Parts: sequence; C-alpha cells; structure tokens
Amino acid sequence: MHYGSVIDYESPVAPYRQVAAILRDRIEAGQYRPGQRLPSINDLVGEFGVARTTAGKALRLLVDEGQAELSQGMGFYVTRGS
Amino acid sequence: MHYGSVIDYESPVAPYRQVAAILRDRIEAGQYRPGQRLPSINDLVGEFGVARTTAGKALRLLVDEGQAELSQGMGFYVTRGS
DNA sequence: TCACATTTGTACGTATGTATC
DNA sequence: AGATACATACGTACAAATGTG
Repeated sequence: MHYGSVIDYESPVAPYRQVAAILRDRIEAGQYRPGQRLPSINDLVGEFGVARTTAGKALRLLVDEGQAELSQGMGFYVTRGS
Repeated sequence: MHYGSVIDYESPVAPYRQVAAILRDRIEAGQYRPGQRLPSINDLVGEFGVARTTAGKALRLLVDEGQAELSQGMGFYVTRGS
C-alpha cells in the first residue's frame, strides 16, 4: 500500500521542524539510541522527500537542542548520556 | 578607483564567517551600537556581493554568538547590555 | 600513498509566506 | 495597500573530513 508523505506542507510548522520532531520522537522511543548514528541527510531526503538543505536543517536543529552531535565526515549521532 | 571585494574566496574561512567577522569588528568598534539595527540581508548582499543565504547565515551566526538579536519583520539588532 | 565512497559544509539563485511598518 | 525584512523551501555544485580498501 501507499503511505502519503509524512510531511504536511499545509501545516504552519516548517517541514524541517516536522522532520526534526519525527527524529526526536524516534530518539525518545529508543529507535535511535545514544551513541548511535542518525539517518544521514541523504537518508532523510529519500525518506521524506525534502531537499538536502531542509534535511540538514532538521539535523542541525537537533544539535542545537542538544539531542544530537555532529561528527564531521561521519554523520550525526544521538547525544550520549541524556 | 576600484576596491576589490572584501571577501576572500580563496580563504579557508567561509564567506559567511568573513561577513560575520566584519560585522563583529564594527560592533566592537562602536560603528553599530547596542540597540541599533544591523545592515539588512539586502544591504549585505549589496555591500559584499554575496548571496541572500550567505548574508543571512552571517547574521544568524551573530545571533548564535549572542551579539545580535532578531526582531521579526524588523531586522537584526545589536544585543543590548554587553 | 592513493583512490573511492560517504557525509556534511557551504555557496549560488529563486520563489513563496509571514511579520512589521 | 505597499514596501521592507526575514524564514523557509527547492535545486545544484564544489570543497573538506572521514573511513575503507
């Protein structure tokens, strides 16, 4: 069956924030655990159909919020500890 | 006479960081005082010949550093107090 | 050392939406 | 209503960091 895009472009919440919220939920649900790598920008582009810049903004937002850390050349990782 | 661009595209320092550094210097020099508005994105585009996104990144960097604040629809202002 | 794939950083341009005056 | 200003999205391109073979 076909799942429509999870991103709601009619929503007042910006797409990059929606993507970040989804990742945040997955972290809290334990789908992505501390120390583990988050989906790459390309992964997010493929999964949500957003642009690279949008996917990158979502990940950087998580970094700003302290929920993710960036390892250059490697990717974004779920922050360890808390 | 002709002044070349102030931005050095050969430098390892990203253009948006160079623009931010210039604005930072002006703030420290008192050219832009606390509470005053900083140049708009369009101003920076005109002055430095960079793209809107680049100019915006420079201003947002200053915000992240606590040297500027955003007032929606108004522009970026030099942080008051310090 | 080298080459390659992967991943992010950053730049460019363009378009639409919202906020403020 | 119109002008100004930023937020955000899209796409595209090249550079730098990193890991692997």
